[in-house]
Amino acid sequence: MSQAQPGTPYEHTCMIRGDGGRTIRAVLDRICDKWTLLIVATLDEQRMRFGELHQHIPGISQRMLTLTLRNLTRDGLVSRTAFAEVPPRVEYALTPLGKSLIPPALALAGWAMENNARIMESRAAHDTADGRPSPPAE
Amino acid sequence: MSQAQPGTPYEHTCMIRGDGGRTIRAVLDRICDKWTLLIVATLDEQRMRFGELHQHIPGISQRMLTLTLRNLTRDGLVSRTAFAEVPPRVEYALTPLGKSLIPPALALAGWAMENNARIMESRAAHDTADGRPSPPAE
DNA sequence: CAGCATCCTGAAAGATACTG
DNA sequence: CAGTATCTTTCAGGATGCTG
Repeated sequence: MSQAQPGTPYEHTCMIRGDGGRTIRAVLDRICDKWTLLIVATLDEQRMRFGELHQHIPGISQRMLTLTLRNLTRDGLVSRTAFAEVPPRVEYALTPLGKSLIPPALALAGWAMENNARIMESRAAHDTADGRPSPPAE
Repeated sequence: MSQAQPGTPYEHTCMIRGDGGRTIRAVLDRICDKWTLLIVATLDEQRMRFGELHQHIPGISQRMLTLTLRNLTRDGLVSRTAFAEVPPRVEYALTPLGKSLIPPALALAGWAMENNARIMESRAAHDTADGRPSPPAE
């Protein structure tokens, strides 16, 4: 997708709107569930086995850990290595593809850190601005 | 959050895992719904009124446009200007805060463009790898 | 024109219990 | 240890019709 003229201020925004948003939605669908990014970030620090992940990620259920890992593996972001031992041992690690997701994810996280306060302010102001308490739409 | 030692390879990843993922989830919750990023990207190109947005964003319903815009406005990412005319006219535009979301969003979109093919490959390989057809987990 | 009010559905995800 | 198997709740989001 390089149909944007250089010099156009929005040469990049089209990357988002591009095909009606299908591409950006593809990523979002992949990383926006409740646990994926957390798992990826955790595995970025070191390869881990199932139980370790379960401990390192507070609040996740076995079920969701299983499901998310399976999808991540399927998409090639995470590698799964099962050792033929007893008791069983399975190790998960980020693949290069998985690691490549870290920088953009950090960009987002950085934005979150910097601007969350502002957003909460705006929200509070908007809500308390006399009138009714208008909690999140929908 | 600058509790990471410089030199640590993961000084940044902690930004994601940081507080148990609460911060990153805050952004995700904000931008990961089906329409937010699309609207933001569209408004980045030019301020628009309700109807225009509705046309520019294929597939969105009035309801979702209204709701998403309301949340965006509430969070201070989008400004809403109603003109006291008849027929009514309302214009939406990105605030500076809203504009600041564009770069990180682009980082993600870029990643999507670059790696989507690889992911689909991996997925296809994983699925057709003899055995059963294992569509997305869950 | 720019919305609001309702009804309805599928998919995400939590809780809980069981197994190779 | 590393998962499966069910059951249940929640709720984002679609469809449709009405209004200031």
